[in-house]
Amino acid sequence: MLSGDIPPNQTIYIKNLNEKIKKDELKRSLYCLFSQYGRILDIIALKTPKLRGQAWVCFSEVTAASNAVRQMQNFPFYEKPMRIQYAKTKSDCIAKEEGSFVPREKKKKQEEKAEKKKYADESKQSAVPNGGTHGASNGGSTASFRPGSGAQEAAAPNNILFIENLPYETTGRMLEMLFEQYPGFKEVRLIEAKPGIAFVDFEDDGQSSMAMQALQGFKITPQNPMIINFAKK
DNA sequence: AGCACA
Repeated sequence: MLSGDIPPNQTIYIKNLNEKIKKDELKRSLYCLFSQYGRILDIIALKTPKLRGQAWVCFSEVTAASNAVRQMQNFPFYEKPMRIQYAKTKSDCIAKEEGSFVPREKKKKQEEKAEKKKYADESKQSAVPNGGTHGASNGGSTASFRPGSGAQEAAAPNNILFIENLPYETTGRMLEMLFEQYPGFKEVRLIEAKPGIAFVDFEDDGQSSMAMQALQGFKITPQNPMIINFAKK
C-alpha cells in the first residue's frame, strides 16, 4: 500500500472522499484539515462522474505536501479513510506562480472554445470556499483561515478541541448544544479564569476532527467566529 | 477505481 511510484509534488491527490458531501463544503473542510501543514494555494474538487470523490490540494511547499501525504493517510474524513498520493502533474496554480503556465490546448479535449489569451489572472484566487451551508454553519465562516494571518502551525490531531474567540457570555450549555450533535462527544469544559476559551472532549481524534470541520467559524454572535484547533498535547 | 484546473 505504498503511495506508489509517483514523485513528490506540491499538490496532493486525495481519493475515497465521501461523494455525498457538497463541493463547497468539501473544499472548506479540506482547507481546515490541511492548512496545518502549510500554505494552501488552491483546492480543486469536481463533481463530474469521473472526478467525484477526489480532490487536489495545492501547497506552496513540497514539504507540506509530503507531511500531509504521510500524516493524513487514511484519516477518517466524513466516515471514509482518505487515500492520499502526490498529484501526477503540476497544478495550474503552481505553474502560474512560476510563470510557466500555458493555457491547455492539447490532449483529447479539442472542444475548447476560442479562449482569449488575456485571462484575468485573479479569476481564481481564493482557496477558501465561502458559505458553508450545512446545518450548523451560520454565515461566512472562514474567519481564522486566511493564509498570511497568524499562521501558527496547528496542533497535531487530538481528541480534545481547543476553542477560542467565544463571546464572554458563552455558557457550557450553549457549547454542548453545538457539539453534542457530533458523534463521540463527551464534554465541554469552560475555563472560568479565562473567558472566551473552552475545551471540548471527544472519544477520538477522528470524531473531534469532524466536529471541528463542521463548526469551524461558527458565530455565536456576529463578531465572534469560533476558532477551533486541536488542543496541544 | 477514478489525476484536473467550470
